[in-house]
Amino acid sequence: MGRSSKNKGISPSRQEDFPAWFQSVVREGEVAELAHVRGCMVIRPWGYAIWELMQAELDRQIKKSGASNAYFPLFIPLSYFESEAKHVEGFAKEMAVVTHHRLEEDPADPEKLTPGGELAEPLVVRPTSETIIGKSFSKWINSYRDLPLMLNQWANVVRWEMRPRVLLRTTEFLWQEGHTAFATEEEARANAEEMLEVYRRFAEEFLAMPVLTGEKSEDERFPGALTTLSIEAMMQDGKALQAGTSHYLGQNFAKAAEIDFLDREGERELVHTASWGVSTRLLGALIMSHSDDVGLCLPPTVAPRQVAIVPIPRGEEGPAVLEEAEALAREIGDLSFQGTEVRVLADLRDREPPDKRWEWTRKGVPLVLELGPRDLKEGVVALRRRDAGDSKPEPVERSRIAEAIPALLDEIQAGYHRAGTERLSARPRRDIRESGECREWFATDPADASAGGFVRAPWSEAPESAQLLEELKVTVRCIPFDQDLPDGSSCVLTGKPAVTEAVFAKAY
RNA sequence: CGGGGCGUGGCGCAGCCUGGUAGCGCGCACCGUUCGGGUCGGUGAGGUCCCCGGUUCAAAUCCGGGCGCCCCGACCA
Repeated sequence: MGRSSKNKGISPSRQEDFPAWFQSVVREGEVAELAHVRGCMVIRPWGYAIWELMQAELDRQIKKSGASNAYFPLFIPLSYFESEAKHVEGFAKEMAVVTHHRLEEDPADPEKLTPGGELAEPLVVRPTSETIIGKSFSKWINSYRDLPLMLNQWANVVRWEMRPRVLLRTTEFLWQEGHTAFATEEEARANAEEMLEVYRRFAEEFLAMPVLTGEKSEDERFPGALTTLSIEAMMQDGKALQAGTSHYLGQNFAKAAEIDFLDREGERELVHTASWGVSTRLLGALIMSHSDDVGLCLPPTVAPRQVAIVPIPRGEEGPAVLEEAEALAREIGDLSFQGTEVRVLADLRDREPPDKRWEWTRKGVPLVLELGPRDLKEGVVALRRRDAGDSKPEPVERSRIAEAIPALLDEIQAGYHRAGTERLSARPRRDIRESGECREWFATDPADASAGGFVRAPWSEAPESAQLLEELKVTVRCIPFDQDLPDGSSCVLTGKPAVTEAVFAKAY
C-alpha cells in the first residue's frame, strides 16, 4: 500500500466500509494478520503485548475470585462428549477431530505423506474444556470438604466456524476458561454472576469499553448450560459484540462426568458447576470501540507503549538530541500510571523520524513525543495526543513534560471511557415500542451513524418474533438484569403481551 | 454448507481474451539529495507465474482435473 502525505491513515474509512476498515487497522497496527491456514491468525508482537496486558489484569482478578490456574489436555477423547447430549449437539458441527497419529509415505506418490496409524478412538481438539476438566473434577471431588473447586486455564481452543473473521471469529483462538464446582446451586450461580461482574468491570475500567450485562435468551444459551450470562459491547458501527460469557451449568456436566460428593449427612450429591470465559475477541472489540480513521487507538491501560519518544537527530546537535531522548525516557519511565511504571520507549532505531512517528501513530500509542535540535534550543518537547486523531503537535516545556505525563494518560483514558459510555447510553433506545418503528430503526442504512445500536424493549418471547428478528437481521442480545417492564406492556415485535424486557441489536 | 472472487518476487497488483517464456507500485539494500507531517533521484537484489495432466515448435496465457485462500449469506467467544 502506497503511503504519501496525501494518503494518511486507514483506507477505507469507518464510514465507507467498517469491516474493511477494521481489517486494515488490525493489519496496519501490526496487531494480527491472517495465517495461510484457513481461518487462523498470527498475533503479532504488538497485538500479543496488548493481549498480555489484558491477561495480566484478568489473571489478577480471576485469582482474586478464588480460582487457581491449571492446564488440561488439548485433546479430548470423543467419548467424553457423548454423555452430555446438548453440549455435543452444540459443538458437533465445528469440531476438529484427530484420527491418526503418524505420517507415512503415500504408496501412490513417494513424494507425498499420508496419515497413518488410525486411532482406536478419535481425539477432539478442545472447543472448550467442560468435559475433560469435568473428568478430573470427578476424580478430585469426593467430599463436601473438597468444595468449592475453582480452576481457570489460559489456553487455545479450536472451533471450525463456517465463517472466520480476524480476531472476532477465528478457527483457533486464545482465551481463558474458568471451571468451577460447588455444593449448591446458589453458590454456583453466585460464582457465574461474580465472574460476569469481573468481566463487566474489566471491560469498562481496563478497556474503557462499557458494556451491557444480562442473561442470554434460550436460543443463545451455551450448549449444556441452564443460564448463560454475557457482557455485550457496542461497536462504532452500531453493531453489538458479545465480549464475555459466564454460565451456570446446573448439574448437567456433573451428571455426565459423574462429579459427585458426600455431603455432611453422608448423602451422595452431584455438584453444581459454572464456567466463564473471555477470548482474544476482546482485541477485536477494543479496536472496533476506540480506533479511528488514522489507525489503532489504545487506551493507556492496554498500550504496550504509552509514550513513544521520536528523536530528530539533525545536524551537529544530533548526539545531544539522542542523549536527551534517552534521559527523557528514563524520567518518564520512573513515573507511574494506575499503579505501574509508565511504559515508555525512546525510539533510537535507524529509521527516518517521520516513519517512526507514523508507526507509533498507526499502532495507537497514546502519546508521541518529538524532540529535535530546535526543541532542545527552545527547551520544549513536541507532544501529540493520539486521541486527538491526526493533529498538530503541541510544544510543552521540557521541564514540565515528564510530570505532565501521568495526568495526560489519565485524561486520555477518561476520554475513551467517556466516549464509550456515550455510545452505550445514546443507545440503547428505549423509546421504540412498535414493530413498525423497530423495523424502520434497524432497516436504516448502516452508514448512517445514528442508526444501529441497542434497542431495549418489551418482548413476548413468542415464536413469531423469531421470524421478524430474522427478517431484520437482528438478534436478542440479552435479557437485562435491571428489568423495568411496565404492567400491560406489549411485545415490540409481535404486539402480544410482553413477558420480559429484552435488548435487541444487530450483532457480529 | 450455498453464492461470488482470487492464486504471478516480501506485500498489493497488471499481463491471460488475441500463446513467443514476466512487468508495475510499495517494501528491501546501496549511493546521493532532502529532513520538524509518510522527501526526491539513481543503482541493485529478489520470481518453481498454486499443483498435476493435456494441446502446441512454444503455455503465466488455451483445455481438463485437483488443491488452497479470501469475500458475501445461514451457525458461533
